[in-house]
Amino acid sequence: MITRTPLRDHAYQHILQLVHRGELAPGARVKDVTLAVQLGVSRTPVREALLQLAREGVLNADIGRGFTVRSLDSTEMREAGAILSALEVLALTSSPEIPGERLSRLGEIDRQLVSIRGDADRIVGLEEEWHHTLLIGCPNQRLRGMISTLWQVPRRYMRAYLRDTGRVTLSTQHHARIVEAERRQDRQTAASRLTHYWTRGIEELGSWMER
Amino acid sequence: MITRTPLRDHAYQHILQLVHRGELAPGARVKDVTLAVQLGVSRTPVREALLQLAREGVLNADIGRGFTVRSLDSTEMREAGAILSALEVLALTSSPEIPGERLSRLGEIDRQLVSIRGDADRIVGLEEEWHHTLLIGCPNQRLRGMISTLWQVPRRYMRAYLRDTGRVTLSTQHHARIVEAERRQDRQTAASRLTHYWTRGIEELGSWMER
DNA sequence: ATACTGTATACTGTATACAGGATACGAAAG
DNA sequence: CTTTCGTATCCTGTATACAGTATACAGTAT
Repeated sequence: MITRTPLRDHAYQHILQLVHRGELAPGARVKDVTLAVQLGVSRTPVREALLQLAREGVLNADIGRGFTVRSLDSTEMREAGAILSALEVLALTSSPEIPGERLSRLGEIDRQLVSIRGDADRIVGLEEEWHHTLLIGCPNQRLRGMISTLWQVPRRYMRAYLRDTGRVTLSTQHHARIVEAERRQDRQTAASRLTHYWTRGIEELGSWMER
Repeated sequence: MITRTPLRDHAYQHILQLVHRGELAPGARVKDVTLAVQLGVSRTPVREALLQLAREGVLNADIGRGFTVRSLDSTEMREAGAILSALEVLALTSSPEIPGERLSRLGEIDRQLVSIRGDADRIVGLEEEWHHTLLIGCPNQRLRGMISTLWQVPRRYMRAYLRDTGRVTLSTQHHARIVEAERRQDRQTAASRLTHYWTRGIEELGSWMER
């Protein structure tokens, strides 16, 4: 079975990369024709990707004025964070028991997290992978999709925070406590600790941004 | 201040209407050129709308084979319902106190709901309006947006259910109980009743569909 | 009669063309 | 020197054109 993928998907990934790497800085205008040339395609699939990114909150779409990279602001981060928190908790509570093997993988990711020094991209990547691993067993596919999409918001903020403060990690102690509760099959406690993780994290990022 | 709106927004609304009214039945192919003619615009804005609806789960997009109206299935309804439940509860708990005037409006909507007989469209419309009114004070804009978007899923199922069973209403007793708790400023109870509303509603729709 | 293959048609995905509005720059006036 | 108005350019949103793939139909062979 050969699979075709629409050009808009390539474009989508490409633009996302540019935003993550900071090559498209917050506030910058995003010109579809430039991207189309970069990718060697026409404006059409590029615009389709841009429209999607705008809907997801990565870009702003001002009518007649095209697309810009959405600036970081604490309100948005707090809004998205609150939602993500609720959704991840829902995903956790509606998951079947997490197998020991997966719990070990979570520990492994945490060990990598503490061993890394100073690479914000990699830290955020591992952070996200940790959450993804925690929730991969959730049978609600739509929920998992929404969570992945929403992660695009905190990702940007976490990166900026780590870069700016030079902090090495966000949350390994929280991670460990969640895994610990899961190991005891205490789902209730694990969920409340996951909530706590987000509450603390959002607060930390928020106060830094508002400084 | 005059406001332009992109043609894709008109197209979006139009297509949604067609799906709601059943003029585009589940499983039916959606040909962009047909819609474009209907609306008197070109394929481009129509396709933009279709792409968005596909992302939201109203349509399926099969590569090279265009768009079809997504069929109703209980799994999807349960998935979306669980998410919506969590998000509405979050919206409620993060709202400031609901003013008495708004509570009265909720009562008014309920009164309309019981007075109507047999118009599924209108019932679902009022049902949605009730929720919208309840949560309109929520300061988290992104959350409110996500809730509106997600409502597109249960809307279709509720309509089908009401049509098929000939039932007159879904939930006025639940509504009343939620408002009652709110009147006492007992947010905690109101939230748990909202959860209960969704749990029951999803179960009712689910078992009907799986019958 | 049924199944298969080839061809014609339709439709999708992508590219390009076009028109109107927004931005930038410069000239003129205060 | 600063500000305002006008003009030229650029860019966006939309329309149209094109190429390749999927579908439908008909003719032929079993």
